[in-house]
Amino acid sequence: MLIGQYKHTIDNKKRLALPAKFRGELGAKVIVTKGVENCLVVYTEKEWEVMSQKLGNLSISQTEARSFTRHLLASATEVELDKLGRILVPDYLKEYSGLEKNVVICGLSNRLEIWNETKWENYSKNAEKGVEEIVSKLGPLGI
Amino acid sequence: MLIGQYKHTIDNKKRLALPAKFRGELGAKVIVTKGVENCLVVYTEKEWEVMSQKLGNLSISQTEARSFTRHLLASATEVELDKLGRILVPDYLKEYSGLEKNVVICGLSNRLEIWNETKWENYSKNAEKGVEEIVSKLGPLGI
DNA sequence: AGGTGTAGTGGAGAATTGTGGATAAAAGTG
DNA sequence: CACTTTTATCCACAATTCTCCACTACACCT
Repeated sequence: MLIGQYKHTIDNKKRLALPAKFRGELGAKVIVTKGVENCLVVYTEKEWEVMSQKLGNLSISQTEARSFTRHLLASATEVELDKLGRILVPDYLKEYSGLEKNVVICGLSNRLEIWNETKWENYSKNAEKGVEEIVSKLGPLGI
Repeated sequence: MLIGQYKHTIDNKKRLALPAKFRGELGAKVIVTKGVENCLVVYTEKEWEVMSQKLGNLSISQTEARSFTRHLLASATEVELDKLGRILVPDYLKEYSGLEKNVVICGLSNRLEIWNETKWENYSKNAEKGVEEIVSKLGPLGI
């Protein structure tokens, strides 16, 4: 189960260490692509299969679906983890997501997300407000 | 059945001993995440399964649902109990809940809650006042 | 009351993780 | 073809984390 959040840094060679806790599940090779809200998404090879299957099933006649698929597929890249569990973040992904030295890596059960640290802080601060609201409607975590 | 409240301390290595009474039910691994009113919540693996299942059913295409699941999953963390039944509280959770040295652990039947001691005192003091009111509302429900 | 056992707290050494740098290979350029 | 620049692999350090063990206090039992 990929959950939790970790603060890591991208060094000046664009290398980013993935949290050690996740490495077992991730395997030696992962797929990195653009996500929503300007973050990056990391899938295991297996999860990527599932995702791309689903994308393939979207009706390509719909312009929206098409642009979404293009967004994900065209910007996806396979990256190998080096011996120390680091990945290399390509320039175009780094640029897209505005990643600087400090990033946050979030486990989201079937995937990881990589955020610029300050962006994540802003986002989660806002999200927190909404969550309290939703939770209070759903009942204290009984959902 | 997880009931009762206990005062424990977090040492300077962020370790927190869970009450011995609960250990049998909790197992060797638990999930800790953010709760309402700035407390932390501890689930057994089993209870967490149920939770995350429900979360998985939410559509990720909707912004609200997305931010909700992201918030809950990213804030959660799997932690193993050490040989003495202690868990490690990650920085971001410690910060969120304002936990200092002294904390209160409450059993809430299917989950635990962890509170900053003084926050708990204030909260339960206020809650006490409201109890009479609530009870009178529950009366007609046969409770 | 005294002894025994369990629970909670604290600390020290060992192992792992994250980060940075150095060296070797590859690719692009004049 | 030589040279520069980029990319990849390898190694080393430092800091954090983990594991194990010791101590104290309270509670229970005889």
